[in-house]
Amino acid sequence: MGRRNQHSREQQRDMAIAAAELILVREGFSGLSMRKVADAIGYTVGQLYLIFQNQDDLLAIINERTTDAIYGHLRDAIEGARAPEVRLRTLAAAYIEFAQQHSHRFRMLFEHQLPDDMQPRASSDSRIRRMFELVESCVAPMLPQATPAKLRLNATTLWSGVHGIATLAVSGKFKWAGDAGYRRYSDQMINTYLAGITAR
Amino acid sequence: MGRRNQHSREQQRDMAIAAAELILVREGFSGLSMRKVADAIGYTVGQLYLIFQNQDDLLAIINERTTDAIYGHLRDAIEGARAPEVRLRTLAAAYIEFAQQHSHRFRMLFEHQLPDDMQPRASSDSRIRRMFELVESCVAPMLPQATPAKLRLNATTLWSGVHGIATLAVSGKFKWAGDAGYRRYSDQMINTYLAGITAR
DNA sequence: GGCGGCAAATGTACAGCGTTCATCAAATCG
DNA sequence: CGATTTGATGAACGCTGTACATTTGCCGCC
Repeated sequence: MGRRNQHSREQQRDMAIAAAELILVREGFSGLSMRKVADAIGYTVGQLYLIFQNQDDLLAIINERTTDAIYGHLRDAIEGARAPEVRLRTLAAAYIEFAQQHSHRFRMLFEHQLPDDMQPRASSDSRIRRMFELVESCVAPMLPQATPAKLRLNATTLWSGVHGIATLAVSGKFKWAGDAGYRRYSDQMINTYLAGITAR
Repeated sequence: MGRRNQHSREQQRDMAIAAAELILVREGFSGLSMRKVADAIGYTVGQLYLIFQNQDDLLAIINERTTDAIYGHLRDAIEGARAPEVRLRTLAAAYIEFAQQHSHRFRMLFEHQLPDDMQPRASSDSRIRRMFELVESCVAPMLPQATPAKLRLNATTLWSGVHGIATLAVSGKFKWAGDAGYRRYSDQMINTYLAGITAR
């Protein structure tokens, strides 16, 4: 059949993204294919290529949404906390919690790489910046009289550490914590690092 | 043709592994296929399945070798260093250096996951343990009178942090450091974390 | 020495993948 | 109503992992 106009192009886009995210959650990165997405929304594969440039394009869009989801999750988590140390511990715990609860989305965010001949989407950089600025804003009260460069260095380093815990928690390579005892490690990271900062 | 006996099964295995690692280094995880490996060693695809259980089996073997390579690289790096802090900084820098110089191998080590119905190879756990024990042995002098549990907690947390930096350095998602300035972050991580430890 | 049997290696086949494109059907315009 | 544009399709190409029937070579036995 030709045009049915049952769904606008925008609607098709939204449907495809939603379907793709569902498949991603259920079957993981490697189980997500263009054909499955097309089937799920009742269109053919070819149509997907009139909506998205290619598969990498679709994956990049999903990754942007994951970044937003993480940001929202972090913002919500620290809403109630006032004390800087508590805010940071909460922030770290929320990040790791997200990684565990949405492991497939989290993994794809960091495992998928655009081919060299494809430039990243316009807004993707600023979204990541925004997340790091959230961290900086929580670290800032701990370093009242630090230069912006020092603040940046500390926030980036500390958050890389938290990210490392999240990564290992989700990689499945290490069963060190056995169960969901990652909170111990994130607390240990935050507490010790902050102690190291204030001990100067 | 049937048997040529030109290469023993062991030889074929070694050739296949070497060829696969070469392809991995050159083309990355997604560019590594059984057919390319078979072509590279002058055999057919079917023959590979008489040597390896399946592709996951081959990838798991390569990942074991990568783990060994990391361990060797770390051991060599700290050979000259005596002071605990220096040893730890060197260790961290060596880890990140490996990740950058062998990014494809490093990435596959953490991105590849065995399917649920496949049990991990016997020795894979102990190899990872060995690497963490190396870290513990460097942290130990900093915590003379800590319980083994405390020591373990600190070594794991600290190393997760270093791993996070390596992961981000290789992910290509963040160009924060721009060039190869990751040493700043690993030094910052080690220095601050150690300062936090001794400040108790 | 010829021959049967065994083992090694091959080639083919299948289902699924990303991607492209000629083709067709439906809606809009003259 | 007929022509044109446009939405959507389905087939095709080359690639992937994996399985398996088939063929090829070697070794021991009569």
